[in-house]
Amino acid sequence: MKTPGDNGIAFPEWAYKPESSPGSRQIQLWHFILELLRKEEYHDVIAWQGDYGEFVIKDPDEVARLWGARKCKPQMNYDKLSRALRYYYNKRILHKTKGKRFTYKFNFNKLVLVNYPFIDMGSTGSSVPQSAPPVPSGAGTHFRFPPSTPSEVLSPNEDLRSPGGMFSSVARRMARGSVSDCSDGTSVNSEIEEGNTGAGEERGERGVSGGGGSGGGGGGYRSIIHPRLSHEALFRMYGGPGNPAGHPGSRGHTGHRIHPDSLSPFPVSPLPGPGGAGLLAPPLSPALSMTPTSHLPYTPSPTLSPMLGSHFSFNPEDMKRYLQAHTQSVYNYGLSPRAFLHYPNIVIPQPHRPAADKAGLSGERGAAERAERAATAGGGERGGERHHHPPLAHSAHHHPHPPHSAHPHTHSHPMHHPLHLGEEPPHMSPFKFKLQPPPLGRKHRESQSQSKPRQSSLSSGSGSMSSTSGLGSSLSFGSDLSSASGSGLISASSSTQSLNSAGLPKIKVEPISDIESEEEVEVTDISDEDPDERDEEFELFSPRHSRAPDHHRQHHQHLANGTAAPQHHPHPDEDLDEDVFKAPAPPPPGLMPFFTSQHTHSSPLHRMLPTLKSEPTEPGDSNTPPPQTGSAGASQTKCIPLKLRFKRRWSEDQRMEASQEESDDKKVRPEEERERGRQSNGRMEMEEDGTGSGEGDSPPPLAYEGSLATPLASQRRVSAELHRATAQLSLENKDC
DNA sequence: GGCGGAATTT
DNA sequence: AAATTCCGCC
Repeated sequence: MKTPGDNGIAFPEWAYKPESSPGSRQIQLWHFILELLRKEEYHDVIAWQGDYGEFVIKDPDEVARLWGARKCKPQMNYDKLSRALRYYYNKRILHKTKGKRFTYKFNFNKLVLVNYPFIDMGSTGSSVPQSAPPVPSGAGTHFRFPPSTPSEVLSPNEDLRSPGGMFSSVARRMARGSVSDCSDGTSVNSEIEEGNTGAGEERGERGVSGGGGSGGGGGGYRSIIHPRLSHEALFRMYGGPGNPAGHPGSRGHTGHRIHPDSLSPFPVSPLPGPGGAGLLAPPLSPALSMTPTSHLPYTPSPTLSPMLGSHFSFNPEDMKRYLQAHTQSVYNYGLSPRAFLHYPNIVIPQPHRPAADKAGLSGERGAAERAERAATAGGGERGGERHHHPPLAHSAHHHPHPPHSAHPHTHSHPMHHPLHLGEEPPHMSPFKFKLQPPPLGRKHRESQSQSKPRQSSLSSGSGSMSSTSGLGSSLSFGSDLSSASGSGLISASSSTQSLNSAGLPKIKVEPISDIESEEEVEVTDISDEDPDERDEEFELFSPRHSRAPDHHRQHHQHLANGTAAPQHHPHPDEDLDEDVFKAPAPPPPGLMPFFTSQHTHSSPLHRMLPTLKSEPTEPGDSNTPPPQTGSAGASQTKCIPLKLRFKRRWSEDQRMEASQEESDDKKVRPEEERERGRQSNGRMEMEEDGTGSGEGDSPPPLAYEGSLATPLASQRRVSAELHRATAQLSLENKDC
């Protein structure tokens, strides 16, 4: 058995959720897309290309046809399919890569959220992976998000036609089912058959279980990778200790099959990890970081395993790792310069972007492959040869030049610092990312076309603020939160510092990057999109503030603040807001990943967050109770009637919440409202409950925090905090 | 090509 | 809810 997971990122099944669509008919388009992406056979039709998570539909008609086959919708065409894809924009599952035809990009965050609704479970000490699921149910297969090179994945033999790979079983299963199912349809069948549709999907069949021994039929699926394997996979994914290089041996010969270009957008990891990243032969998936660096010490926790069916347990740690990996990748490849505004001394990595994507694609290989495939399939290709889109074909190789090469800096990557720590003991220095408020989404865009009821009516400010931030948007990746939390060290620091009331030191290390821009960076025209999508992809990471230059956002923010809190002095309320949006406070010396070097905060930084009390400030007193801002602040407000103060605060909170949710996309879910109502209490993190549960659109990122933070705990803390605040206020008011 | 509204289907 | 189908617009 070759490890199926070997190289790629083993994207946990969740990404795939096959179970959810047993019949295959229910499969969702994005799942289907991922499925195709991971199969080598379809690389001429659709393949990863470009930045992480970005893929190109090389043969739209074919993809549509396949999709139609799967869904038994013979009439399917690219136009329709693309409409469906466009629906994902609002859901943030996908977005369009502007300027590139047929090119879309997955939003990793979203996927994660979607699939890890329960993140909050991390709350528990998590340190211990409770989850370890034993086993396998047939359900899972491995899924790699961005697949590593196919060749790697599949055994040489198999790879051609039967994706024996991990995924295959599922895929097969699904495919089979779907295809067969279609028969029920009336004429449908005929059409499909005609198209060879079935063939397409079934192509893989032949290998069937044979492949990797997965044999075990259902049980055999790699679904459960056994722990060890999975770990390996993960390592790989994270560039773990293992040699990332992957097994050269396994693949290699299938020269023709290798698609240098499509699969590896990133040739080599830009960052030479300890492991000699450079060697990282197989490009990891674009979606996740491929950086081989050691930074992610992946502690193998069995937890990743998916449970059967829709259930799977998830360990926060794993999630953390994923995110980290992702983050890393972001840093490595896609960061927008803006991300670094906060950190002057950090060098901004140049995003690596193959200059000519479009131009470069060449189709020769594709053609060959296609032919091959056709043959295999039994060729019923309808229409003899379907038109290819020559231009789209792959290009030669991207030249990967490591982004960093350009900037050889000592303090290279921000991410690195923290990560590098030698071995990366499982507990790395904790640093937290602040979640960014959800993007406004297209709202803005729409504004142009027509007024959106919602938004327009609202104060502009509120909209922007919204986001998630709310409470706890920040998520701390600290090493194990679990441990941390246990110790009380990090505690979730939910957004509000206030939580600390408990006396926990709050750590604010937050290397924040705004990745959002990643997209922008890569995409040619940022300008128009900026507002909307920027955060989309990684809302998590981007602090809105950072972009000073970004008038747009700032403006909104500003308004928001203004609206909400007219006064500027550090007010508890503001804190919250600020907290969310403010630039990251300088991390405590020990923690700061980025700043390790010299300066901690440089002027710009300060400028941005002048009032923030957030300054974590002195380690010693880190627990500044947020509620009552220092004495100074207190003095000002001191005499405000408790009631009023309280009220104000409360309202603020609510407002925030509301705005947060609202920020989400326009039409996006009404349900949110419901939730909102539900959570009337102040600042709890939304995600903790369930928002996340589905794919809500609610800002995904939130969820993480919850998970990390331990929702309950945080709630409790909040509660405590409120009480405390109240008490405090009472005292203060005595004077009055 | 791409977008997104609207109505309809699953 | 997630498409599918249509369709006008840019």
